[in-house]
Amino acid sequence: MSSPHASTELPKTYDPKAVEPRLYRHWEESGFFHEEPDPARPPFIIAMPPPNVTGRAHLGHGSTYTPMDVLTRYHRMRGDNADWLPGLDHAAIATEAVLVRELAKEGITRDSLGREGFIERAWEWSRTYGGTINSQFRTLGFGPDWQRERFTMDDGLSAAVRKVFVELYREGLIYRGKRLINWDPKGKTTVSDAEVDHVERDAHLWHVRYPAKDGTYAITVATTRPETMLGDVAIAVHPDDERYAALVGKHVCMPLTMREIPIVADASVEAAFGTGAVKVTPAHDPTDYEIGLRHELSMPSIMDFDARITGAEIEVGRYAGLERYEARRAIVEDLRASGHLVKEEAYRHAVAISERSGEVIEPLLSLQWFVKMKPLAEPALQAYRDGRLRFVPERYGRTYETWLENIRDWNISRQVWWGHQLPVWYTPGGDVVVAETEDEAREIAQRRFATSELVRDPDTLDTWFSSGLWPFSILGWPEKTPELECWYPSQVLVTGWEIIFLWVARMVMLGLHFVGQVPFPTVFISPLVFDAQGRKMSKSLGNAIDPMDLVESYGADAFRMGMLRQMRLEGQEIRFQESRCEEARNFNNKIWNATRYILSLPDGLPNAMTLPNVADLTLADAWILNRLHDTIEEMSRLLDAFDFGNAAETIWRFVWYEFCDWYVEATKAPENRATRAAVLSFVWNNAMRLLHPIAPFITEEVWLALPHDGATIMTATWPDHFEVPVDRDAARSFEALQRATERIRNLRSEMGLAPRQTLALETPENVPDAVASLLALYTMGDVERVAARGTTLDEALAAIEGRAPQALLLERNRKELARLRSEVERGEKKLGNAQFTAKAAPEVVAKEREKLDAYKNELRNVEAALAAMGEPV
RNA sequence: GUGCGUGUAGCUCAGUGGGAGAGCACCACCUUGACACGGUGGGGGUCGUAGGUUCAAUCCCUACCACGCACACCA
Repeated sequence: MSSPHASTELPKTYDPKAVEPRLYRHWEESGFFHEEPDPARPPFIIAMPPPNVTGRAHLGHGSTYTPMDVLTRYHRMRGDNADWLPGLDHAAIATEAVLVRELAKEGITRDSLGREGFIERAWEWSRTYGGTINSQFRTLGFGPDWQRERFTMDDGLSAAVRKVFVELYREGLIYRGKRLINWDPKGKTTVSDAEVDHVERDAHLWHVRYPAKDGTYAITVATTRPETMLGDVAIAVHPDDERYAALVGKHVCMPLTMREIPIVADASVEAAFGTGAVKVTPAHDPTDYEIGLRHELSMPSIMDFDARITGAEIEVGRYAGLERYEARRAIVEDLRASGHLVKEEAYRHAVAISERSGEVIEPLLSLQWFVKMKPLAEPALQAYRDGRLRFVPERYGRTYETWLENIRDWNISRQVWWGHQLPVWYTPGGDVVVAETEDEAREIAQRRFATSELVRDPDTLDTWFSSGLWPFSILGWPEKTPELECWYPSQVLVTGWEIIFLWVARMVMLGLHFVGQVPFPTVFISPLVFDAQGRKMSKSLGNAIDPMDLVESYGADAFRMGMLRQMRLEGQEIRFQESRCEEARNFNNKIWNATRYILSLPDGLPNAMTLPNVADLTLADAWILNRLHDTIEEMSRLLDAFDFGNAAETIWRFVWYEFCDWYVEATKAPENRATRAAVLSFVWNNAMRLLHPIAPFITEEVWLALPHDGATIMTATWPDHFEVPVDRDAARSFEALQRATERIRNLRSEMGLAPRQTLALETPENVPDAVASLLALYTMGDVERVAARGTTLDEALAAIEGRAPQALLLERNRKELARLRSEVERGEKKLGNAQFTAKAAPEVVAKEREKLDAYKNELRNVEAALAAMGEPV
């Protein structure tokens, strides 16, 4: 597209495949995505949520990452110090699970490989597959600063993790303790509360009778988990429950081993549920754990990390070694046989499931590492409450607030190998040494415990611990780098609402604690993507759409536009319709062909910024410039407000329905010839810049083909509406012309005229030639002059009528008469209502009056026309 | 259970305290100096239900119904 006259050689259909990879390579090789910190310009920084290293692009990335790319490109064009910082997350548990599966295919187990060998394989795997999602992001046109790509397992980031751990430990905010944790028996690791889902499942409620030793009394409890009976240390009832008041303080026997346990009173028991009495197993249930603490009960574990019954801490009889569900079956059988099973009923309730593995969580009492959250949460709550942190849409702020208010300590140790190993060592005597490096640990051990013999804690840290540092660790913290100085805090975080707890809140807490400022003042929550029926997209349902397939079919620009046009500011989900991408491909083709037209004009195109003198502008010129002016203002406003759906819609309308349908057509009329080249060049150049953040490829291709300044549209300046002349009167007149056009086209249609057949237009003398001939172009009309009508151009335009068979005109006028009469009636009724004129806003009343007058005018016109046809009115 | 969100044309969704909108789909016509991945015209909705506030409600309030989501220690 280098020669202005080459368009006839251009294909009629835009081919994104021929454009997108070439432009992307050019952009990346030219370093257009790269930026250095520059305190002289306002920063616009987004830290990319690091995708899992094993991940692949899915539609969810479309709704989250496209807005980030749009914002970065927009702010770069505005001249900001804009940088989008990319990276990858090592995704400890997820990656380890994938790796274990891969090894299994080779017949290797994790343990046979050993820790070092396994980690080596994990690195190898990450290097091989870690590039996949990033290359997919390139295909989608995403332009982060690849030169600054980070990985959570990088040396620098790992050092930051160790430093944070050590500091929190020394401040007493990290501790080691035996607590009830969520054990994932499949992943063989603990998971945090935030990674546990509660899913409704069909189950049973068993009523079990616990008799007194001497058989004089008994108490019946209801349980869904009879296997935990082995670890029962008490029966609890509500203190106010009169049925059991006499039994509190007495003892009963747990029927399986006939061990005696006390009956205690605890307010957490719901008297109305089940039998009103509950068995207490502190080592295997969160509620029971709390009861156990309150009543200082012993807490024997009866299950090991394989979720098998173990007698290590308490007598478990013949059930030792049974897997938890085998044990449940056996125990129910035995209870039934011994007559202790009073009742068995079907019951549906929420079961705790590990988000990652889908396995039922086993609460276990275990020695683990925790972060004390309350002291960290308080400043994070404060930041939200005093407005230093806001959410878009606002309502998500309440989610954040509620969670922080009810926060519990965070279990951070994981029993996987792939991740940041705890910077913790133990002496043979069991003393704990926490240090950033092994050397430091040795030095401390020597000094404090007079030993150099240390064993490192095998556990690794929760993935979210390192991602919680992301906004500052990627900037080089704890070093005082220029990046950290200029680019912390970043300007906005974009993410899905499902990780507000897992990630957002933790970044805020850790950012405040270690850097002293919120990591971002604004959190934009992007919608989740579902299929057109509102179902979650999943491989098993077969309804998942691969964005790469969409790019293949429609191009990356079309994918982005198709996605953005479905986004709504307040929406929490997108019901994704592939047809939107197809429409967007058509839109791109429209742009392509409009460009072919513009370039094929014999006029040649002047410099993009040179408009004709205002006095020389035609009605159509003035109108399209008005529309451009307003569209620029609107686009800036919408992008600043993160309203991507309306931004996409706005530029779409401008390009297709205003520029192509009306203005480009107008340039085919003779009176627009003198100015059209300059106006087309100016407007189209601006339009491409407005569209560029959304559709980067085609806009670059077109912009480069048009007269332009600079090497790339990426760094072209964002359009400024103050540079576009505004003439509201001319714009209004053009709109009157549009209405006349529609009226006459409708008439043509009713007359059944073929498109090439001309229609005589009875045009009042006071419609200027230039305007009349434009109307003639729009309507395939022949201008025939009649006497002047009305005093304004608008009135004269409204009076233009096509010459049609008498009968047809008669019918149209009759219909029009009926319509206008009812309008006039409505207006008069409204204005005749004293309540309305007295109480409604004056401008509303005035507007109503204007409308009524206009209708009365039109009505007179129609009546006159009918009278002229000899119709009595 | 508590909280949040959504209910507008066949579908996906905009929208406003003062006469209901878009795209797609549908119907009809059409290769007019770029575009059939196109153009022009058209049909189609008592704005979930019932009350209330108001001169005026699709929009504000209340209740209800339906759907979705989050949180929650009824074992």
